[in-house]
Amino acid sequence: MAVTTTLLRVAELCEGLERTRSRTEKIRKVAEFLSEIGEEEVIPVVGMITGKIFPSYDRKVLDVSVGILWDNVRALIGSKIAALESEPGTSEDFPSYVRGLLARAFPMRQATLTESPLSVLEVYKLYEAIASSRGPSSRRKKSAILDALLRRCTPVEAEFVLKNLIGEMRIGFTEGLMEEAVSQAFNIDGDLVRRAVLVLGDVALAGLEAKRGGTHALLKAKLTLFHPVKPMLAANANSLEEIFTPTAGDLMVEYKLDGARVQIHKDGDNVRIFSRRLTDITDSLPEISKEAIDSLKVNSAVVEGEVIAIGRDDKPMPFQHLMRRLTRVREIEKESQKVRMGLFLFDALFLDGHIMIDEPLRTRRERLQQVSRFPLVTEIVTSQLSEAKAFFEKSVEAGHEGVMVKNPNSPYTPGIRGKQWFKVKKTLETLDLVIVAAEYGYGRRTGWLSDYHLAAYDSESGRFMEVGKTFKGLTDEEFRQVTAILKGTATRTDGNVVSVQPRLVVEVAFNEIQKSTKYESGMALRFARIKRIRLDKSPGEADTLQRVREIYERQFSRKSYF
DNA sequence: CCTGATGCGTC
DNA sequence: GTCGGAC
DNA sequence: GTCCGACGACGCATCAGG
Repeated sequence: MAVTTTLLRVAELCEGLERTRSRTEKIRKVAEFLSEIGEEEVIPVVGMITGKIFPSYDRKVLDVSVGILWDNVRALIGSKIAALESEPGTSEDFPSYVRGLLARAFPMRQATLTESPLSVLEVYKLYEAIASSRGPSSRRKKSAILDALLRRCTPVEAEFVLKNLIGEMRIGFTEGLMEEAVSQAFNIDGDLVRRAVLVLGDVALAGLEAKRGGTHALLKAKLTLFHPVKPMLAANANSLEEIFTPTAGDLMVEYKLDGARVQIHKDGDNVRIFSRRLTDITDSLPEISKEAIDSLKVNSAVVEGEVIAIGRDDKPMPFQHLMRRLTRVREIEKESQKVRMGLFLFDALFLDGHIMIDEPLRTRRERLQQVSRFPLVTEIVTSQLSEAKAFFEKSVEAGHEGVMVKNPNSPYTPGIRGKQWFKVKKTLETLDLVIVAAEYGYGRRTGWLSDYHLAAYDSESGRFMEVGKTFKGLTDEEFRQVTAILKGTATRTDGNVVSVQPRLVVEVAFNEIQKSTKYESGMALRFARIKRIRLDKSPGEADTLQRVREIYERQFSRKSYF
């Protein structure tokens, strides 16, 4: 029996989820919903709830975001509302703001009065049409589709559609809980669902298989060549001490390279390379795909590794240089002369017809060593903290990020009892920087100045020069405190950006200093986060731009310029 | 043909 | 990627 | 312990518009 689910029902479900705090309760609601809808509605509904419209194996992208959407809304409402003059700004996020606008612009339009209610499938087809529209004047086409869609929406539906399109549902329900919901909806063991998601590459597809064939179908889900699998993830550790406990036994410690994770599938002369989020980047890395034909000495393989940029002096190059190659599709030959890519493997998921993911890491690694002419990531196996520490130092000396620590007995899947892989990154000195501007936050940060422009005093120009922004590191209480302080020293407001007098000093941690064209200072902090507020320090006591530059230059004692 | 704005995907 | 908060 | 949503910098591709 065919089921037709309306868009409104999903939108209302999601509103319910937003109001529900208990995860268990959220999962129950979604599970019930999934069991009621039609098979062909599973992928659309899962996508709409999680805010990831197209599954990862699907190469479609919407190429639409707030910029274009706002143009559409403006055209839709036109001159009906004076409030339109003020763009969505400081207090509300875009979708809910639009909902309010629509409700005021078209007070007569109610859910019950629409001609024919929008169905999930119908709307999903429009999303697909938006994605498949490309080339000259494609933006106009996308806008036309959007316009037609929004005109048929009630305010509630419009808000939901906009959330879908910008991919930020903010209802506290993404992939993790969706796996639970699939498990509950179709009465399938949770571990089996998680495993199927890993192998199938997406929770929506796992949900569809589950609805179609239950446990039986998911048991059949197997790693298949050229279907990328979700990579195993690592937990953060602050120190090696945390991991090397007296009972831990032998652990595998690897260099952690600052590159991009790749999964390489090979069958004879056919090679495809997938990124961490499972997009196909084969075309950007032709030298690696060619080399893999011979350097993987098996007919068929799925292996994982890290690609990094390597300088002429064989030292690793800063991450920025790798990025020049990663998504490039034009002038690859030319760029490959400038940036040499190095592939270092660390795992094997499939070799010569054999699925390896249930084998212990130790075995996978041994087999990988046997079949690969590509170098493997440098590694030791030890139970001794002191040895691990020395190895960590060696890694950092060689210009790398730190180490990965892995349980050599672990299969390739997130373990039931906690994580099997850890990353330990080197820690850098911190900088005391001055906040010179701030931006209002969204969602749970609404009403707070929560994103801070960080600057260092430049003695040459006599000005504070920005070297990055951060929104990380403060507790809710501290956000309130800092918001109050900054409001007190505000000098002017420009859109969402509030300039303040350069008074408040914060201690900032970061992982690297990058060369920047965006900032006049020419430098930007990577992964900046606030360690603490330094009310005890005056701006005069903060670090200078000259010191920032010193640290930037020092990075190249271990890394390569060219 | 060039430039700037926008969106995406890597970390 | 990193962080704090909520479960 | 786990999940989620706050948002960072960068470089590339693509499109709009001159």
